[in-house]
Amino acid sequence: MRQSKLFTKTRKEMPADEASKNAELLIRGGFIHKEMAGVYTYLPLGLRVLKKIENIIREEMNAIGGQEVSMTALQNPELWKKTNRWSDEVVDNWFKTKLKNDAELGLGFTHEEPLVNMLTGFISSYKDLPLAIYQFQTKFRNELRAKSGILRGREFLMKDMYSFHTSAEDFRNFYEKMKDVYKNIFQRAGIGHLTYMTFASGGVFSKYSHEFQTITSAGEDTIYLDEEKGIAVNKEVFNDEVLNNLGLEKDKLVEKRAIEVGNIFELKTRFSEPFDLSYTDEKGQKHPILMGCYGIGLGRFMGAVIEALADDKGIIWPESIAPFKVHLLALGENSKVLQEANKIYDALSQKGVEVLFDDRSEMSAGEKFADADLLGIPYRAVVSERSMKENGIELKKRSEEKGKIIALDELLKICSKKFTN
RNA sequence: CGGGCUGUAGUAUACCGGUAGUACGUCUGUUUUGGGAACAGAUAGACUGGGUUCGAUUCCCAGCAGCCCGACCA
Repeated sequence: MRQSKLFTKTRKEMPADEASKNAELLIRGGFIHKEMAGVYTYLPLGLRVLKKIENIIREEMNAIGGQEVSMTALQNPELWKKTNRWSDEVVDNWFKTKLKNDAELGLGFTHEEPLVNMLTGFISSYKDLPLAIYQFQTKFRNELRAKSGILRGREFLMKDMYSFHTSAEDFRNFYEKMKDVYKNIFQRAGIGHLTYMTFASGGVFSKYSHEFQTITSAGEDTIYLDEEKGIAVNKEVFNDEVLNNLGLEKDKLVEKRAIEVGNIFELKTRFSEPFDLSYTDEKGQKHPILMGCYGIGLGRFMGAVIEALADDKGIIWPESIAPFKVHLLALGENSKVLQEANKIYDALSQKGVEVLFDDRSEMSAGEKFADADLLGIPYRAVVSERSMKENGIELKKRSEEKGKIIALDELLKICSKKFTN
């Protein structure tokens, strides 16, 4: 994409109404636009990142046998009354609205009820199970306090998967596999080395739930991390009994701030029973279906990456989720430089390399460099009189200080390579 | 939801009970071009409503909005 055609512009100043690093950098870079507190529009650059994250998750969900759906945001109150989750006393973050005839509707903050209700029309035999269904869908949560940019919004895209099983053993197997799937996702997205499975409160039905916490000082949660074992305990369940249970030693744990980027937990029959979602076994006996639930907030994911990896100049995207792989800068107004840069842009594009081409005129080198640092695209390729004198292109990684002059062939080779993280 | 802070242009601010000034940004043009360039011109503002007052951006009240701390986060 030619940067001169990109309708968004970078900004030099901090937004006045944001304090968090993720929001500041995303707004300055033109990745997102703040609509109101906790509500953000995704602009072309931001959407590209979001879609990359989405695709990594989708591939992993499909790999474990998930079937993708897309459920509605509008919610029928009757379904939620069945599980006692319609009342504002029970669920305090509903957005509710009304039809013209005054009938109440909700805007979904999660989707267990409608999904389970729908499945009663499809699932009735042990032969139909196990089953895993997922979606990427906008959730609405009427947070009392939206905060930290896109880390905690009122409207956000979430991947939610629900699994359905005949037995506790089958559930357990799937659940264990899901832990690995989640680890893969964070690994592939470039924050695997900072993300730890964390034991957290399991609610009414199971001892623990598992959160995936990315270490960063901007985190909302406090966790106690055993770096050797690579697992952590959330402060909310941090006590001697739990440590004993998990075989952790108190003096080996380090206190860290972290962002919960994903969580998985057991639902047992909490939802299948009220809706009579059940299966008939080989002997003709009817049983309620066992469920699990697996969430990842995509916006929060994106924000966490920034909080964890950015430096004082701007964002540093991991290759796998960067909006573009290469940021090609043409410096100066020299027509030979522009010609050469255009040639390189075409060559990269033909190879299918995602490249943002800073072909903007009347812009100083310093401004282009500053913008490149802000946008955080993994590779910066500079074409200038200087680089042309050396018969090459200056390639520099965003994460590194120094670049080097390389030939076009080599650039094409490097940029066509699969992700390195 | 409890507590705190704040609302003057895109950003940072100034003055003032007599209708708002500066800097940066942004836009246009000219000259520049390896780490946010120079000059010229232009653009753009008192959160909303009510009260006091001859007169309110300024004082008072209410609302709204934003940020922060806490609580909450299935």
